[in-house]
Amino acid sequence: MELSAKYDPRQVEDKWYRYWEEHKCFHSEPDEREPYTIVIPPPNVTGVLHMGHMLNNTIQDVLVRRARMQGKNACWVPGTDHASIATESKVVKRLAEQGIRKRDLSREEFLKHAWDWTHEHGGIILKQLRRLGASCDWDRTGFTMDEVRSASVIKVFVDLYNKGLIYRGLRMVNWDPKALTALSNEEVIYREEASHLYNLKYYVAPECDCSEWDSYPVNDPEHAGGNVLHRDEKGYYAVVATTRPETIMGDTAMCINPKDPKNRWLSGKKVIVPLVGRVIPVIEDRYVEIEFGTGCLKVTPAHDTNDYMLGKTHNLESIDIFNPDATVSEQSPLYVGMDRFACRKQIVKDLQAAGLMEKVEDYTNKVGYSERNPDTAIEPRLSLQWFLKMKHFADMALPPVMEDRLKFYPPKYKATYHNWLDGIQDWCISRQLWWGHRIPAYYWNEEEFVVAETLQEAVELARKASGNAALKAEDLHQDEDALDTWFSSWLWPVSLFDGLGKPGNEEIKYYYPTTDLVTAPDIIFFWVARMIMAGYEYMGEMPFKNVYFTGLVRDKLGRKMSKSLGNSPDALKLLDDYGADGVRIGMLLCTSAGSDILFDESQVEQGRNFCNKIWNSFRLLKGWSVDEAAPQGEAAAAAVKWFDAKLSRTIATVDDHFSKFRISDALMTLYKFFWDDFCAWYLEIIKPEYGKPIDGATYRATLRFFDALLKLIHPIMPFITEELWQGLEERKDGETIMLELQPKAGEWSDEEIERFEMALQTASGVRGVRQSKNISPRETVDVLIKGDYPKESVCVAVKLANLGQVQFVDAIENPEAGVSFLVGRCEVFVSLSGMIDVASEMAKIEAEIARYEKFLAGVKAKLGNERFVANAPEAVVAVERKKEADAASKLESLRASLAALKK
RNA sequence: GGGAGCAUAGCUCAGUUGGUUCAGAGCGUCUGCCUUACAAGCAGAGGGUCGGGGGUUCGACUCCCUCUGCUCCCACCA
Repeated sequence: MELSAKYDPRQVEDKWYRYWEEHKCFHSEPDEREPYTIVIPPPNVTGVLHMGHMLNNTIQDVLVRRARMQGKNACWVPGTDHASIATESKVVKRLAEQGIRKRDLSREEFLKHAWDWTHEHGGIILKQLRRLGASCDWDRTGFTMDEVRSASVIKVFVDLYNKGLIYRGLRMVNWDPKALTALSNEEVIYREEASHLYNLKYYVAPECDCSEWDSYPVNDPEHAGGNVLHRDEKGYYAVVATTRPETIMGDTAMCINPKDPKNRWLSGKKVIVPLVGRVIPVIEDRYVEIEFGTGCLKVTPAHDTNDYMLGKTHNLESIDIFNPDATVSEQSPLYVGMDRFACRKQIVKDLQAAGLMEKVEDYTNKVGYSERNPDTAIEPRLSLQWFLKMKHFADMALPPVMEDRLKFYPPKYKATYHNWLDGIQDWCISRQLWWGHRIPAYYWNEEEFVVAETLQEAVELARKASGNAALKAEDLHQDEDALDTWFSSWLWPVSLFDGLGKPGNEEIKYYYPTTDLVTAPDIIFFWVARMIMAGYEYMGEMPFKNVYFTGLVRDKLGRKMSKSLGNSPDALKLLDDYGADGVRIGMLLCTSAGSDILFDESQVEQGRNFCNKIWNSFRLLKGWSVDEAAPQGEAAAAAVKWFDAKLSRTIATVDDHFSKFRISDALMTLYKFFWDDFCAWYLEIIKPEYGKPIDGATYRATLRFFDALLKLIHPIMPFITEELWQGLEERKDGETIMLELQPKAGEWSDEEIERFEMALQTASGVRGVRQSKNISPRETVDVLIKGDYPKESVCVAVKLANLGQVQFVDAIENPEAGVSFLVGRCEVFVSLSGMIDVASEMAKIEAEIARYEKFLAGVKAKLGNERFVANAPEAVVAVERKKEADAASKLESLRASLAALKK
């Protein structure tokens, strides 16, 4: 095979991905092996791959590939989400571009457009995941609105309704006036906004007598028993602060705190809504903050959640002055048909013109926006919706997480989870949308309905419920609303294996509970918590054993990646430019669970460079000719032994990292092992002289190492490892590294590894001396070594550092004739025959001595401390004694060198 | 207002039950190299009193308190 000097991913990636797919390498069927299952967090069906997906799916693929290579039956189930609101608004937008309005279409017509859109754009993201190397079982691809998943959703709705957990009711909900639908609390995001606090005058109604206050000055609590009076030529008035003056048309009361001395005088009075002229009562409730504004609150029960509560408590009328699209409704006496924000501008002008605005202050408040429609401010709105009672679910879902039976990585999210479940409110599951699962409730009049999986069942139930035996299907009308998208997603780990349609089927029994879930913490409430709930409700068992939370991908300045900032790299371009393996490394390099990753293209570059390094090491060993008859050199034999031990130790380290989901640590361990230990040391040691063959024993050992390295790295970098593994020796069709087993750690001795590595340190030290003394690497240098040095591996240092004579001595006779450095407890002396500057050498040694003296003093002080010796564990004391001995011996040798130099 | 978390080399981060052979890694920087696998490379070097202060302890980057700065989540002050 012809090998270029650089790795070219384009020659490799498609080829092997197709190979894997053709040989069904990703497919899983239940068998006797231990299952390893991941269900993908389904991306929006019409979405495109972004950095978040790349991070998330790279991690999943690493875990899946590794499990597969550990002999488990790995199954990664892909799929997409119908994303009700997001998709519907995209479709509405596209239709609008074609001049079609949604309201002019029937439900069926609209759904046809939506399906067209889905078929057109759907699955693009799944294709893009293939570019990343994702080893999903594509035969199992699910969609939240396909037949099985839809049937599951409907079945669950009916079941929960029959259990009394789903109810329909008139509630204040979060309303999206653009998408014209209700949203759950979780779908509303609050943003701080620079706004104004308008102080409006609400005059006391003429029928109320305020004359008792006439003799007191205004704005002066000293003279009116704490009351703060407002009075002008038109009479007495209250000052009400509001950020939303346009809602005054819906005011049905003004509220003061009964304990508020400033406003006592308003108790029992009535006031007039400015401009509107409506007379409303002054009510009293402790809800009102005395210190906020003037302590007077306008109450608009139809347009504010708190006002709604007040309205209920005080039996107030509720006037809904907005249409669903947030234009002013016929209910309002003024501004009918105007948009809410236009209305605000106008009413402010009008209030000012009428002298009803006392003042306008700058104010920062929080405004809710739709998560999916971020430009649209949410309007609290009273409407008839469907809700799921959550307490039952929260009670089930909390303990397994808190007791670590279902583990969160990192565990800090347990607290978040706990918090949310503690204060959980009922889940508004109905949406006034068409794209989604239609609520299976069937009405025979405005009020009365039955809930059933099919129309036929509904007819039967309705006959009984209505007492009308002649009721026919045509007499029933299905609820117009669709279900919240998350009401289908929460079933995902169950519904993907059809655990609801065919309870107890072989697949659900085998694959459930799934093993790991990899997702972002921002959907812990939306999705993770609810899957746990549904899992326990329908399977009696957790849906996954571990949840790994990734962080958000941010740019290198720490900003969130967003379209408007334009700081998000094009995922596909990155794949084109750097190759999938390079990108995967780039994503993984600085990923620790739960913390955000600051992405910078240089990381991907590093990944690409690593590919190149691997590639070139392969070129090197494929370029060798082998002489089976040649004896194995001493250095090569030692290197092989060392590398074998180091390989075992590395495998154990990597296993440990993975067991704790420390993926970037695992990656870094392998990166350094490959780059430093394998390439920089091992290959340099065994490398034959140019043009000469390598001996058979070393060559075979090296192939074995390379094979192990490729396998270890494969889960992280699937493409290049497959390409090289295939080139390592003849392979049969269908053979693939991805179905090989991971190498296992054997026995090793840390002590042996360390002794061998003294030779490496020796080589480094000599190279350092060469550099500082300007001695060419081609020129041999002689060394003297003092101390307990591993003589068997000194040949390694000889080769790596181009040493001439090596002598083991008891003392360095002429220290002025060279430079020495320490390797462990040994002194290595490089003979330089007078090439050195005695003074600077002495200074160096003196610095070393000072360092060790300080160190030794610390250790001695510790050992001299009776309380330490008495209290510290024996092992710790022993370590200290060893340190003492080591330092003392080093000092001794340093002082000897110094003394010799002084001569 | 409540809760969680973070502050360690220029940058991004490790540091698991407190023990100065753990003050580390990667990247970047500097110096020298086109050495016959790789300049997307090789070799070598410098760099931090672990945010400030106090405490517990024989001993703290590691535990406690406090201050400062930052991040995130939750919550009905209009």
